[in-house]
Amino acid sequence: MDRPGETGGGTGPTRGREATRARILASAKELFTNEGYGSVSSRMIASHAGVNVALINRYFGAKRGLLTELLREDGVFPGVIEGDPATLTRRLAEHSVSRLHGEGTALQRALDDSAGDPDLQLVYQERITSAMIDPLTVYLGGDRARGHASLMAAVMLGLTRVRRVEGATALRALDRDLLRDRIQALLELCLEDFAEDSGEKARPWEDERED
Amino acid sequence: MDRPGETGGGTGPTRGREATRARILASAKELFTNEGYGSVSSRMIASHAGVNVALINRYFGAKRGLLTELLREDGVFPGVIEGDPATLTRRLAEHSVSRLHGEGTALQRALDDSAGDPDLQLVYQERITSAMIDPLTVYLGGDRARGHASLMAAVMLGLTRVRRVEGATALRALDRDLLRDRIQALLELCLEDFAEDSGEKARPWEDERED
DNA sequence: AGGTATATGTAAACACTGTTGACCTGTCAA
DNA sequence: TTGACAGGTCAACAGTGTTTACATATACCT
Repeated sequence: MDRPGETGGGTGPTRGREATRARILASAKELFTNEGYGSVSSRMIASHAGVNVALINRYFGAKRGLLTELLREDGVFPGVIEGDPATLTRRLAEHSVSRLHGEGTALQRALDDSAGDPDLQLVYQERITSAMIDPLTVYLGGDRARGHASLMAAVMLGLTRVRRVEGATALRALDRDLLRDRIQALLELCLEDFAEDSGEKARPWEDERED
Repeated sequence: MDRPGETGGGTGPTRGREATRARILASAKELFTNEGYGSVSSRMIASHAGVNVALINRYFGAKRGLLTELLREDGVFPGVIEGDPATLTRRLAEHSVSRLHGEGTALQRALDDSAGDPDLQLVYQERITSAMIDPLTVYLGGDRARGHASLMAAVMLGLTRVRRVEGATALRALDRDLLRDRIQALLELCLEDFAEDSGEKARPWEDERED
């Protein structure tokens, strides 16, 4: 049942280690996906993995640790921000719409749904700034870049939030392409520089968009 | 300490009734305001009100009941949607900005901050649709009204969410009036009809706006 | 080989949470 | 006086995430 010495590390005695860790992680992923984060307790995960509860905290610090670990491999915005800046807003809009329609990883969907949990809150907070606002800020550059990035983040976060609030049935009822174009327009409006005391544009590229 | 027969109702035996109810509510309000919803337990409220824990559930059904009761008097969008439709987006934008800057009731601020809690989730869900999306839908009227309303809700909800995620320091750093105008522009873009197969505008009014 | 340090796993408790059911107790009407 | 009953109390229930003290198996070293 237990495969001793699996680590191959060398010095330490091992009864499961990486295997156990993986088993816990897999169970957490499956349960979170099917039941949502808040509805799954540490003990459920442990028992599903055939493992003692305390091991979760031993290996992941806390239940929250499982989440961060799972989100590390199953990124929030996989390769959406990276890429040609000229088509950034389009990619983000497309991403939003697809999320709105419940596409994406099953785990992503499940976590979107149970995003109310304080633990998710905490982890998302870290991820949203580091995976969205920060890169966006860098892309845009300049003094008020972070302001523009925050506005964009607001629009995108709002869309996922309205999905939880009312299922976004009204939004899904709209023509998908038109909705995407509208969201793109919103995002571009977020980017437009605040005139007044800074003449230059916030988007140094500006190739051939404007549909 | 206890004033019997305070209700003035007449018939029923009372040792506190309305008085006790009010005391609990007041304690809840104070504690929620200072500590946030999730950090305050039923027992804390009870002990602060000098009352037994069970009374909370007797009078309010559950902890969530306290919330709904408090939100009934301290509305989410007090008189923002009602009013001249021609200036609706401006009012909403102004409201958003003021919330962004942490204005509004202390309770509102506190609840905005602890909006992660599943209980808040549930109550907010009901309130957002009934106090924002539904009225907006009625205002706009027409087939895709609910879609437009949802988009607007998304923008506004996103703004409060980004406030929790990164404190919205970047947004608060922007010129307040310019930000308000930008948000107003975003909201109006949400309202613009999806052309293609419906020629008429989504906003039958359209007086003399445009800054 | 034997001994021992140490990594791994376990059982039980801790300190909470929201909520509920059985029980008093004071006040009124008959 | 005797009920009826609203108002209040107490202790328990069934959970939660987390931690502490303990047992066990492994791998290296002598």
